Amino acid sequence: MARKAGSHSEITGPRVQAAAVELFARHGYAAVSMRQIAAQVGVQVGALYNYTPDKQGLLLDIMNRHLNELFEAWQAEPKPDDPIGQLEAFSRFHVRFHVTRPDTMFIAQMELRNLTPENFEAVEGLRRRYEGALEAILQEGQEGGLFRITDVRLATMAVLALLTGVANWYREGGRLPLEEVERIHWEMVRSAVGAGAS
Amino acid sequence: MARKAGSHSEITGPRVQAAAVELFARHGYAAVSMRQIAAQVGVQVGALYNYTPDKQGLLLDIMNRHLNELFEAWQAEPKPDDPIGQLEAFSRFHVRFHVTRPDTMFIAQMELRNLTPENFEAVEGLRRRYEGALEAILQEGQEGGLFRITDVRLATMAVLALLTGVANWYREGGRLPLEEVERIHWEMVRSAVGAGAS
DNA sequence: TGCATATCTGAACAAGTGTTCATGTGAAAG
DNA sequence: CTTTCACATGAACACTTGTTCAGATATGCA
Repeated sequence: MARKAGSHSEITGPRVQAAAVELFARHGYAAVSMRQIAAQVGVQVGALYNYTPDKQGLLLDIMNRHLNELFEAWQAEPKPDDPIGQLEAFSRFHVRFHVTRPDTMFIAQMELRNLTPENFEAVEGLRRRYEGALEAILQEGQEGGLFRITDVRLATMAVLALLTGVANWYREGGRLPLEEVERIHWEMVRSAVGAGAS
Repeated sequence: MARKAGSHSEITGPRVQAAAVELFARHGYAAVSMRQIAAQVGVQVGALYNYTPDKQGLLLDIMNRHLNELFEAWQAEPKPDDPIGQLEAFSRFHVRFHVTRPDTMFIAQMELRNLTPENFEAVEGLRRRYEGALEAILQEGQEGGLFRITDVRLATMAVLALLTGVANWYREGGRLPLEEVERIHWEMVRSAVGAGAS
């Protein structure tokens, strides 16, 4: 097929996405206008509609991409066989992933309620699939007597909350290096689920 | 002074606040219009301005009230002398408070970026004061050799994230009674900071 | 060179935004 | 009963919203 005539879309398309991510993350979906996005790209409003059917489409794309990348990156992650090792891998991965993508992570966390019901359903499914990966680790470790967890479901939510919280304050080049932040979070998670030192 | 002539404000005022809380929590500050709030109260838009100088004032009031009530309720809470007991008191208090006020808690967490800079400064100050209360407990327990914390600042954020997360899924009349939810969270916090069983 | 067409502009649309204010209304005070 | 004024109405203000589209532009191909 090759490139079509007069095509800029492979340049402008990503820039539209990037502008949407930055502005949605900073001001929130509802507070950002299509005109602001267009201005950030350096284009008129109408041009945006070559790259998205509507404003909602921008948000849906961002969320879908974020959650798919999250899940696929986790699947690609090298994982030990034992639940403790897996939990360490998960903890470190989750911290690292979110710290390096604060914008899309923020959007995925905050803008769920701005999705239309059917879009919400789809995105929520992706989120739960990832959550399920953690829950399975905790479940297996609990059954194998490696963890001391009172309630696996609740522990899943708590661990996720603890790990996700890091994105709210971590800044690159801050007081602590990423490796240290990873390690400390893993230590806290390990303690919280009652796993002995590795 | 007594009540003034033709006064409904002591009825309508709180209803405006309540409507704002409910709608902001459900749809987000930026997505809610003054007309929606007025409709929920059963009044015309203009009437709202008898109770707030502007839309921003509604948000500021909600946040100020939430954070002041949070801090004052914590101060009024009975607290043991030892850091471990204090951390348990804090954990249980924080869970209980947020689970019983999911709406204002949600707003206080999500809508910080919709405050004007000077309002943000004020509200952020209140938030930090509360955060400081937890940090002081962790610091004291760490210095007394009761906790095993690698980094007090990071641990403060992590504990707060873990405990605040509960409001995102807990529903009254759900699978677990509140007392159980409190207890499990306290156990996880205790483990995470390396405090022995009480 | 000129054709085809992907991409962008610029203007327009109807609807919705926060806020203001002259006017109306009804309950309490005298 | 009359006066007073807190409170509410309803319309208007200037502006912004998401979206559409006819027409201009500019790029790659023949």
